[in-house]
Amino acid sequence: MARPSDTKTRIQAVARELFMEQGVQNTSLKQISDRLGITKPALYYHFESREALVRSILQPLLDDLDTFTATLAPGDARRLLEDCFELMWRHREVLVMLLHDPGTMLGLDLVERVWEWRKRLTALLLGPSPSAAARIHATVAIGGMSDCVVEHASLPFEEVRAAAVAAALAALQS
Amino acid sequence: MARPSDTKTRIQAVARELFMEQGVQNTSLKQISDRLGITKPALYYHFESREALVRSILQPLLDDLDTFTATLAPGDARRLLEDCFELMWRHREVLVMLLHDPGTMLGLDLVERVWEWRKRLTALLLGPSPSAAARIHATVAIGGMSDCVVEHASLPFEEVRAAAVAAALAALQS
DNA sequence: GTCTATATGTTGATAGAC
DNA sequence: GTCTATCAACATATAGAC
Repeated sequence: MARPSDTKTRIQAVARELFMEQGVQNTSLKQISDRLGITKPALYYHFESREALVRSILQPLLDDLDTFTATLAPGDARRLLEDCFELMWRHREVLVMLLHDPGTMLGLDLVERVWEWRKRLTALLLGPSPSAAARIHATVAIGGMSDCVVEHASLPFEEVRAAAVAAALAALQS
Repeated sequence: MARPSDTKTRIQAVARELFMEQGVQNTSLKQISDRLGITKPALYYHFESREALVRSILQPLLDDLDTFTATLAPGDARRLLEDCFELMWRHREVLVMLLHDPGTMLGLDLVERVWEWRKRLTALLLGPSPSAAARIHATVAIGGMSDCVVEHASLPFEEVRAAAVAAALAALQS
């Protein structure tokens, strides 16, 4: 009652682990229940379906992405890239999952939302009708930062953000 | 005889298509045989197993990666990044597949080879004991270029290379 | 080279006892 | 809340006819 957690939360924790290790599509409910020491039907008591379990893990990113896209406002490039980095850092575990198999994004409307997010971010960074070269620079900047979030996840947040944003800014303005 | 191609090559072509569309793990032999208008057992006449088919498609990248790693030599950063970009561009179809589900890399020694490749490239770019910031800059540079290869695959090679290498170089030296 | 038919295992999901 | 037992649908793979 006071604690909505217990088995349900532990299921999500173990699912996150396995999804990060081997991808979402590649993880079966049996693997999850085995690692937890329970059986498959017990999972179905807590989640209506496999998709519901996956969705419950992805939901925080979906919500955050919507909020971010809605409140995106013009500003200098450094500030935009910093905000972008912070969003990705917050959800770096889920981003590892999704980066590792985007097949999961189909069926959810995640593809559209991510595309909308990057479209608006790029527009604010580059202006209305950017050249092909400018769009490529933006890809290096944003794509490079997202790699940092995954590759240097064990370093302190401040340190990674400072260096990643500086490099992204340089790429953008080259 | 003169033509080692025919069904075997067509199988590989269709498999590449489907692997790129929906990922490797997520594609069944039935889907491949259906799209080709043959039956599943016919596939087994040409390939010993599902894994043999997958491996035959990944092999060119594996070989190229080994050659590249072995012949890596010191040079200026621009030249190293250009060579790196060209390797990724050559294999961009396979890279899309692998980026989309790295689960495929397990079992093959692809993970080790890619890691070795990036390690040696980073060492040549940054020197023997780079700072954390420098390694983050290199991640933005290399990771950003690999995103370009996937995201701007429909633009002309020269155009993408010029802009991507320029941005990567700026990120590296920021 | 390609087929039909089948063996064998795994998946997501459900029924019903405790 | 968790179990045993089971389902239908799908996977990879093989045997053997043509």
